[in-house]
Amino acid sequence: MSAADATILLVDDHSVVREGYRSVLQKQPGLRVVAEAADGEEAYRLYKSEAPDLVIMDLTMPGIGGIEVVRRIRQWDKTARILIFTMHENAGFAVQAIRAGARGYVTKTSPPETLVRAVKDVLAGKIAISPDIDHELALSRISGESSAADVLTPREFEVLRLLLAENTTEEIAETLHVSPKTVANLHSLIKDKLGVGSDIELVRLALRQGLLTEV
Amino acid sequence: MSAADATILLVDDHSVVREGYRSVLQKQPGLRVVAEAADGEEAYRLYKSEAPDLVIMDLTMPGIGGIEVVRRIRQWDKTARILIFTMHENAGFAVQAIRAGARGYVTKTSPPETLVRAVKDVLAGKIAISPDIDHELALSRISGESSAADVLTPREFEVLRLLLAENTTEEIAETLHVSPKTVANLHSLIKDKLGVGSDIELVRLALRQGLLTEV
DNA sequence: CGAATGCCGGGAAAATTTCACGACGTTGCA
DNA sequence: TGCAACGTCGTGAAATTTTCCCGGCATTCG
Repeated sequence: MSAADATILLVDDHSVVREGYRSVLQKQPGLRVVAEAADGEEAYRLYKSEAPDLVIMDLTMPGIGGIEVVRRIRQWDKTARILIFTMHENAGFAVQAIRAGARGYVTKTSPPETLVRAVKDVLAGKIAISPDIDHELALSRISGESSAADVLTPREFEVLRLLLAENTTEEIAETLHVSPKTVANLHSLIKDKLGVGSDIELVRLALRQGLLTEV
Repeated sequence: MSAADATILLVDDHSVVREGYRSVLQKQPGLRVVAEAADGEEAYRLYKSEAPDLVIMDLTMPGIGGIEVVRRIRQWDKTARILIFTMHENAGFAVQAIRAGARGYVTKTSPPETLVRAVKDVLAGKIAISPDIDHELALSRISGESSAADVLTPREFEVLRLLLAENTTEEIAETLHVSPKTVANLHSLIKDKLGVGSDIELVRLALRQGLLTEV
């Protein structure tokens, strides 16, 4: 409990889970949990008031999602250290999180040691990724499954987003001020680029890649 | 720690989460955690060897899912008391779990008191459901969203399952030994019955209703 | 200045979705 | 028993969507 302890902000909407983090981290000397938040807004607010050395945060939360919180915090403080700790064993989420400015990504299936290791690594300035996600990323390279964010042009990506949001072709056309025909063409092109044959596969690919969070 | 303590088996694939349960439950007199499992197989095996008074279990786990574990345990021991404790704030999952034989359904967003309350209720022979799920269930009645399991005939449900499993119309036709035309007709009828206009909406409805667990 | 790429949409063929209809067997009930 | 209701399967034809090929336009880059 010395003044030199690294201060930590815990963010998770499940109180029992925060209890778990806390229990694991307490056993480590040099770490001190100074605040907890149950949603994104609160996390952002607490970051500004507490200025912790490290944020450990879940991705799926009520209100604004984890990725967005990462962005906001990093915008407020370019040096913020944020470690994502989540259930999603999903390379797509990890890529998004790191790109948004997170410094680590650890899955909840990992043993406590992995979390502790990652906390120390991030505090030491390293980027920490749990082994299962490293493996996932390797697999996704090998399997050649196209990453939507990579192979699609901005316009195509936008259409995909709107499609997944349960809009009809006509609604999307109106939103984008183009002809329904163009949307249909893009829809077809998107499926082609992503290598899926049906809309059902398209949704499932989007789920795997973390493009679809809330149902 | 008296011999009369109620014995508990914890099942969750996230070790840090188990740590959280444990921490909360330890504070309650009369409860004793006697075993922990990280997946369904292990849970079933431990239930048989330990015969705990109560199982607290997550739904999403590697290998066999929580619902299936409930079924197996209840088949082995008709009086088994199983409390589902999960992140899914989803009435569909709750209905499935209770129908499979679970005695309670509590979401992880619930405060620790709710979990403790539910544990006691289930041990007392009651059915425990957390308030948010009660509310969800009420809403689903009001909104009139059709429950796939209710409005679909067995055959239709089977086709839906196969569609969601990323089969093409032809593959399904072959599997069921009917003409592709019939599958197409059923596909159309299913969307009609469930009140969705596109396959994308169909998948999302299936997700909400817990018909699609793994991606 | 080409060449490549993204964006927009028309036209037409191909495929699918939808609707109307009939047949058959089973169930349930009066 | 009879018969009405329902689930299942399939056909055919119309309506719609998907897909493919095309051209035009703007921007970027070497």
